[in-house]
Amino acid sequence: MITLAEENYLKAILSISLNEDGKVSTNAIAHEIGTSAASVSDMLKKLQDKKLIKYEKYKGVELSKSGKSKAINILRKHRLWETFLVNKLAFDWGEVHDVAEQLEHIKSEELVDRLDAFLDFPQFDPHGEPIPTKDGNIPKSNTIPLNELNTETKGKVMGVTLDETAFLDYLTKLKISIGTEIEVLETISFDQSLSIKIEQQTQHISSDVAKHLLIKTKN
Amino acid sequence: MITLAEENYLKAILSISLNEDGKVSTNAIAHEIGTSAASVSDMLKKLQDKKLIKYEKYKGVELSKSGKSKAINILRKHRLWETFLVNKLAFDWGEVHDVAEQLEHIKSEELVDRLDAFLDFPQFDPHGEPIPTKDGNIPKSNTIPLNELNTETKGKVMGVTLDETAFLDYLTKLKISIGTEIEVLETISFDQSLSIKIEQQTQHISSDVAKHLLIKTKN
DNA sequence: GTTTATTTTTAGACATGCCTAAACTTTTAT
DNA sequence: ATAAAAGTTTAGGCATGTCTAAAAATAAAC
Repeated sequence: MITLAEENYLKAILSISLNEDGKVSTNAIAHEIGTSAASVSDMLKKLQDKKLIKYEKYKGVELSKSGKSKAINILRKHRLWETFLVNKLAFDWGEVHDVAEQLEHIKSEELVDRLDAFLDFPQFDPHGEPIPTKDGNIPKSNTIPLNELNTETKGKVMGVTLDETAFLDYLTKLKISIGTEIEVLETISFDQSLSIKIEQQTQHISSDVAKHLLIKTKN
Repeated sequence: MITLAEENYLKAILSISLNEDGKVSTNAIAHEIGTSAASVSDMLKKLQDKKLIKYEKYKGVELSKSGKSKAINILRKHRLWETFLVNKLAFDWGEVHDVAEQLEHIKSEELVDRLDAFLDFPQFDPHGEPIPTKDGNIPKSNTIPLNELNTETKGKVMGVTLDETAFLDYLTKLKISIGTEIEVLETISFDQSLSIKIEQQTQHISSDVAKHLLIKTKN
């Protein structure tokens, strides 16, 4: 049996792996989970014993085959529940993360399958993030982060890569949501911040915001 | 903050109180939860400290106002989720209990309200059991257990008072579900078992089964 | 190539929630 | 009314998952 805490560690390790290459460090996990490095060290030993990760002391960690499969399944559940909350219960996209963090730990394969069907097998969640399939495949979308878009180029927002209320509320304030057309007017070399045009309006955003916006260009 | 284990104790105490009068005994709780009396004693002290129960050593326990309100809310969530699983995800009524036991602990008042609305504010769950309202009211249905129905009287099954897969599967085998018409033909005085007629067919059931079937008579 | 800084691990503690065994209350039976 | 039975609580332990402080290993700096 896998515990709730263990599931959260696997999810954190997967989440870090998806954003950067190589092995995952103890500190990175501690930061992601919001706990101490010492606690992470303890837990890594337990996950190692259960063969959910490949771990060498001081050398970092990566998910084993079974660990990765479990982590992806949690991600799948998280994104399916977020889709349910937004599409069926009319929650706003910024309100659903915390509840989905609870729902993702409900144990019932049958439930997930039926939920998936009930939602018409969605490929992307309300934030545009890909929902892993039952067999563990994560759909790719040919998008690039907004900060990599060339100046004077237009594109459409296909998704965000950060699921935090503060961030999503800020986007709403900027009138940015899935489907919004954005044109990059200028990149400020000093801090990589961007001038952008949304619905005839010029806005200015930091590179931190831009890198979490996934854009699809016209062609 | 109330823990998962505490919620389960409150729920167990409520469940026992609804079936019998007076204070609830340690043993009854231990039996309901499937743990030792010693563990129950430990937990009762903690619930007492949090003012969720009224407890005197060796004298039994009852829920405090706030404890009862929390317990009823858990029951409400359990029954709303069961309704969701059956009505929206097409689960069979015997399959939903274990999943609902997990879902009932999800913390979000907003979620419960929206789920309630999504289900069109149901008054009874798929087993015919009343769903407490948001303000803690438990709807009454004027029904009686089948074992209290007079011989040669007809009635309709309005609900069951036991939510266990084995029991519900047995009912399905007997062709008993919500709405089924039943006539009591004979009560065997030896063991209180019943001869009943369902859809022209004569069946024989134990008093244990009969007492968990809620019946509404014609008048 | 040492020394310093950073990262990671170990050691020892603590809270929660469970256990068994033993002690203590209350109830039942004679 | 007292002994036996049943029910309940305490005592001591254990696993999980967290913490802080200190030690050990690795990486960075000079």
